[in-house]
Amino acid sequence: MNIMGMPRSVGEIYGLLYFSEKPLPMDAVATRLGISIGSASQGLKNLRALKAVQSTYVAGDRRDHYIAESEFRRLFSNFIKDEIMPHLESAKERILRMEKLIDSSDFEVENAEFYQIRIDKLKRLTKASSRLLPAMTGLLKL
Amino acid sequence: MNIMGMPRSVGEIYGLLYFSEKPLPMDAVATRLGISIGSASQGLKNLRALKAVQSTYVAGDRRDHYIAESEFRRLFSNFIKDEIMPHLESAKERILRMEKLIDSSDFEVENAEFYQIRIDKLKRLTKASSRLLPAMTGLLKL
DNA sequence: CATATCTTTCAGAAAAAAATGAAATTAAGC
DNA sequence: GCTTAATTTCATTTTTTTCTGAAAGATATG
Repeated sequence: MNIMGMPRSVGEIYGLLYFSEKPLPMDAVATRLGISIGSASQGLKNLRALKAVQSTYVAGDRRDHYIAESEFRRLFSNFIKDEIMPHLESAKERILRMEKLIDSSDFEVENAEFYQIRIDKLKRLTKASSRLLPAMTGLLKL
Repeated sequence: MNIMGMPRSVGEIYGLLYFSEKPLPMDAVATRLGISIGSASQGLKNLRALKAVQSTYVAGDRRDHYIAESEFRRLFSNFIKDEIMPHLESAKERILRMEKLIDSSDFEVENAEFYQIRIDKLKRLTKASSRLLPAMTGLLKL
């Protein structure tokens, strides 16, 4: 969760649900972890957005009950698709803009060759990452 | 840098050095980025610890001059070795402690089978990660 | 060895992130 | 349709992180 940029409390919620055999309602999460229901609501919202948690229906109870996604492979593949890949795509655009800028004759760029070498490295990095990251989850046979 | 848990200013320092043809002394970094020399010192210290930056000798100048490690592959492999693997190892220990705890007859653990299943998943995850992560940098042909 | 320059450290200030709690919103059950 | 429980939202407070600036600590040079 740390690597995914989530605060400690979100990790704790996930941990609690991961080790809970039955689905837990929000207030149980808040009570058990000693956090406010506002926090629990926010945290669960984040976890839902990552698809790290899912709400289920429990007969005879109005409250939403949550269970953790326990397949780590699915967690990672969602995270890579939703959080990493968009960053990579926007990085690619920014790199192209840099390249255009040093090529343009609007300014006389001093060390154009040096910058081009560095930009090329960045391009190779983003390219390799776009290939490798989605493939990674396939390798993760647990 | 974000993924590596570094503050924005550290990313900026790295970025500045990455795109600098000649090595820069600390005060140039601070001036150029508009940060205090205290910040620059701290940031460079962090970057040195990650081996993302290296100080070089420049003739006729007392000051340390810094250059960025521009081989991303090396950056990642250092990061995985120094920052990720130790976490993984300590995670393994904690998981083993959990397992001992539910096995021990000191307490009667209610859902021992369920916990064991979850623990096994964690064990497989840490195992696969220890194999995969160091291998990853090998795949990263840039 | 003394001085001047450069660097680190660290207490306090500033900024950023997270948590709270209460009001607003939603929706279920009668 | 009304009531009430559950949930979300959001302004405020609290906590954590980062930055600053000055003092202490190095280190090169004459």
